[in-house]
Amino acid sequence: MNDTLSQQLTPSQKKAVFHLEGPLLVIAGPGSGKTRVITYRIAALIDTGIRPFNICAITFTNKAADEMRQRTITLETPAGAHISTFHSLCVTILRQFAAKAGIHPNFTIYNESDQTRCIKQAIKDCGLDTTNFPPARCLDAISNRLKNNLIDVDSFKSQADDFFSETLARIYARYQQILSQANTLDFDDLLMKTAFLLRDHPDVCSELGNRFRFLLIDEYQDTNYAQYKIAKALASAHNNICVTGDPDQSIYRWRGADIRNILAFEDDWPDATVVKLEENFRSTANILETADRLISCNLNRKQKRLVPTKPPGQDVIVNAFADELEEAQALANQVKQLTDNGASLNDIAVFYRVNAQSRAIEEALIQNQIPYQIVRGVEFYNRKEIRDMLAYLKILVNPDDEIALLRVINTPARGIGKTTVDRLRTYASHKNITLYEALKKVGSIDSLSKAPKAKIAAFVNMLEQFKTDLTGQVAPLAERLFIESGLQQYLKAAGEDGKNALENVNELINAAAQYDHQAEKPTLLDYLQQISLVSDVDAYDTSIDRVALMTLHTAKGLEFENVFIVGVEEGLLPHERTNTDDADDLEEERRLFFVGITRAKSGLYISYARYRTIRGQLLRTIPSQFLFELGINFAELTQEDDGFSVITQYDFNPGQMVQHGSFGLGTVTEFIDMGENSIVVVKFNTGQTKSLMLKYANLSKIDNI
DNA sequence: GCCCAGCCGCTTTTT
DNA sequence: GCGGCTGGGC
Repeated sequence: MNDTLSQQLTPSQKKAVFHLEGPLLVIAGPGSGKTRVITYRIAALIDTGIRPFNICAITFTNKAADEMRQRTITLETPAGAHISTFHSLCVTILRQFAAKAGIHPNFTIYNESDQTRCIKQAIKDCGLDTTNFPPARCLDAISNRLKNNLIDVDSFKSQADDFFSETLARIYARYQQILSQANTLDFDDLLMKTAFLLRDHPDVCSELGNRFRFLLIDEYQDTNYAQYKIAKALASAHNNICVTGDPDQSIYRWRGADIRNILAFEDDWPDATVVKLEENFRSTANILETADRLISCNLNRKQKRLVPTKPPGQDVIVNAFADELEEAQALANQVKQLTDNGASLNDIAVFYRVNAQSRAIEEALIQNQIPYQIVRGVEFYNRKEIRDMLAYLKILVNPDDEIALLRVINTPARGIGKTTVDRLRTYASHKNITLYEALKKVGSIDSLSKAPKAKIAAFVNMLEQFKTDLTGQVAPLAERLFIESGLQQYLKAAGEDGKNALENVNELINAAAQYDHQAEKPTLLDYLQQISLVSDVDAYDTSIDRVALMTLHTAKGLEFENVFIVGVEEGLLPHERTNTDDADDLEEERRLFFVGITRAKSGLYISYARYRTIRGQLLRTIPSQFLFELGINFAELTQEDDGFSVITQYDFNPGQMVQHGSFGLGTVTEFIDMGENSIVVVKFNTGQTKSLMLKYANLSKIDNI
């Protein structure tokens, strides 16, 4: 790397970049130039003569991987390093060593809705009821408690010692059996099977260890046990493992991520070098101080500084609104004001805790003719018509995929009804063959009469003619299949709904054409794999100027000039499903807020609504406890011209702590509930006692609803 | 075998 | 408020 480049680095960044051999932990606060460090480090490694082929960088999303690849190209670094997500890396490894991993190399990948179908089937097959064994709960247990912790069916069976565990073990066993018969892996299998492959086959482990002589892992705070074991196995031969992350940005505990992986890195690798990047090049000092006050409320945390390099900038705004409609409208107004002052829409983002919150924002933006995008890549692939198309394509590469087959065997309706399918399945299980094989042998199934036999034969023939060449381009294949399966005709006949669906499938075919264009060697299997592993943020597209709407989780890793965080209320942030008695759960919600705040470069607008419609019901809300931890004055929308003070909360109990804009912290001594004109008496820490009248903006208007 | 109505259950975040 | 599933009618 030339000197000009390395001059762009701070001393601690340099230390991380030029630490070449041996374990390295980079604790990188938000906006501290972490991506720069990783890409420069790759360049520095290659500079010393290490072949790109021997470098493996693992990111959290495909988008991050693409970006990193792009940035190494900008640095004129020779290409060839493996840069991908954990899951993509695992797919590559598993296809290469399929036999040793005990799977077929042409496996396909099940997403969450496929998983749900399978688990329901498994529960049913075990003779159990989904009311007693809710699919979502079972899946969560199998995924996060078992698979992500590398507990396979046999070991769980041997340790199950109560009724629930024993039953769960049966469901787990059946679930895995369904998947393996369909020649499919779910997300967790990708990690688990890879971890087992490396554990049980030292030859594979050392081959891969020698190939990937330098391992870099980003967002290490959000790795789970399986990922941790994979990383450890790959690096065990050479100890050249560099991990980067920020414990304060760990937000995936619910998905099995274990923050201890990063906290205990130095125990795992005793000779590890630790570099802390604390300077923040992104946000104004005001934003950083707000973020710092908030995150300091997490007690289970290593102290870390956020050092601003920018001036204070404008104040962080906290707004209270009557309801989510007013909140959305005010947001739209503020967006207009920002663009009037020269901001572009791509500089503006809106974050929320749950996807359902996007709706009110969307409506306000539409009303005000403000272009926007909802950053939610996976949603597209969950549409019915898209899933139908993908099911057809999946069958071509993996005819064993029974879920895909059952999905389209009668879609569009072609006279192969439930009874016929049941008979086919019975036949298949008697003969111990797959459903697709049964379809091929339809002539010899006695339980079927002539008409269904002919329909099945026609269906199989239609599919078989596509299977001759699957190594070419995907888009032409998809288009032909769309037509010949009858799906296009079906959608064309379906009126207004079908029109939309038709557009979506065309978009899918366009995307496939783009894939064909970009891929070195396009294949259907590879295409399907890419689609299976998309994340929400992968769909984030800045080519058109528009406001970005996304969840706080999706926002991780991004940055915007202006950020709106809406719905900062108890029940949403922290979310109602967080166990507030569990400090770790609550602290993760706080970190999520922290992640959102630290995305903002200069403008930060935090808001909550006093009333919110949730699942069709208008509910009074309570401002989030986190708001009181920001240490900033609340901007109420009520006029304060009558001399009374305002506190942003509704109901008080004696002894409760409050934060007041002018008087600071205090303790409630009395609460006089008089509806709209309630009074709270507070003894402030300054020593003075005040009677404060509570004012609720537009309360009468709302109560009339 | 197909279609539709109505009911039920769920409803946080996502690779 | 929504979408998936079931059961009944054609």
